[in-house]
Amino acid sequence: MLLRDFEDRPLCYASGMSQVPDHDAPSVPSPEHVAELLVRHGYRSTAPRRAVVADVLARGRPFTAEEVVANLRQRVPEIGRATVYRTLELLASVDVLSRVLRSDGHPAYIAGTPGHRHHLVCSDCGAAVAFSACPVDELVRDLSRDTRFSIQGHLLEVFGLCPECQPTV
Amino acid sequence: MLLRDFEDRPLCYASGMSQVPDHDAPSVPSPEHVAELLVRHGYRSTAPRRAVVADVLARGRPFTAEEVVANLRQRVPEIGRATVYRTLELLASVDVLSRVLRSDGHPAYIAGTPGHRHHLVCSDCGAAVAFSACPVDELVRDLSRDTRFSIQGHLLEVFGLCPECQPTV
DNA sequence: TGATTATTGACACGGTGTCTCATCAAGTGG
DNA sequence: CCACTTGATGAGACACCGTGTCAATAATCA
Ligand SMILES: [Mn+2]
Ligand SMILES: [Mn+2]
Ligand SMILES: [Zn+2]
Ligand SMILES: [Zn+2]
Repeated sequence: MLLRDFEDRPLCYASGMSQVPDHDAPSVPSPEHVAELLVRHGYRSTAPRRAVVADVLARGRPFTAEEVVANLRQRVPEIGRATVYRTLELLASVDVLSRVLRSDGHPAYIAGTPGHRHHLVCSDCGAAVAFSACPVDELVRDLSRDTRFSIQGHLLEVFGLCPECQPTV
Repeated sequence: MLLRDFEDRPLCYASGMSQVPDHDAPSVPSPEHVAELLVRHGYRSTAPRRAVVADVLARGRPFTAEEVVANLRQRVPEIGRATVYRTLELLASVDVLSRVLRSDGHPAYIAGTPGHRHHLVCSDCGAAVAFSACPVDELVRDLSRDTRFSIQGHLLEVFGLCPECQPTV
């Protein structure tokens, strides 16, 4: 599929700087905007891709590829599983989706959190809150000095129980 | 297998406090010590488990379960795949192994880094350095205040190229 | 030693991500 | 508006991984 320089990145990889303030609006782009974005990147705007985009932008919490497949097949039974997987990776590569890890270790996607973000993910219902305050950057300085590694990126997820999922005391 | 209160933890989960100084010696325990540790935890010391322990303690970098299976089967062809998987989880539950994520997202184990640690993992050769300076704890305070999540733990891995794997400039 | 019971290993199973390849359609230029 | 080119699709097979089952086995202990 020609996913330029994206395949070999680690899952949930975050690199580069960003000092965006926290708690911004979800800022989910419109389907039309995403379609245009794909074209701008040299990809084609196809019916299956538009179907995936429409499905994905409507979601407010992390979802797996298989969930998208199952949901899409109710409306578009002939859509291919591989196409969904490919499109999700494509959307991640253009920053429409970002990859997160669920607390069980299974990978998932979440819409609308571009840039250098991390996620606080509910271990129970999967709800996620993005945050941009990343405490790793200064650690990286010390690590590269002490270990002589050249540091490429990092993976940070925080797990907990969202207010709705906490047992009532 | 009765892995008490361990199964449902997220992979590469780290919780609890620790202010151990960095750069300590690997402190890999001896096979005998591990055997005794298992007994002390109420598990049996069996031949397959001792074989896994011997294999695992000799390794200086992260390894996957399948790598252990393949390597062990050269000497002990009859060892079961499930037994290796079970023993690795068992060893992780008693802190002889810790789980790390490789930069490709695949889970692996590494010996001899008990307590609250994270790892700097080489994207190329897989070599890992543990560090205990965890910058997440103070972030967690702000997150739980702002989001009302009750935070359970976090996952942090740093990726880079170790000195040997860096392209010569 | 014999009873008890955790552990083993063979096997099958489900889920997941990848790959191939023939077919199709989006985009382009005439 | 119509080919043509080439990326994209979807069917299917496949490999890999982790798990569950269960009868057989072996570790522990009275
Ligand atoms: Mn970060
Ligand atoms: Mn930590
Ligand atoms: Zn929740
Ligand atoms: Zn290396």
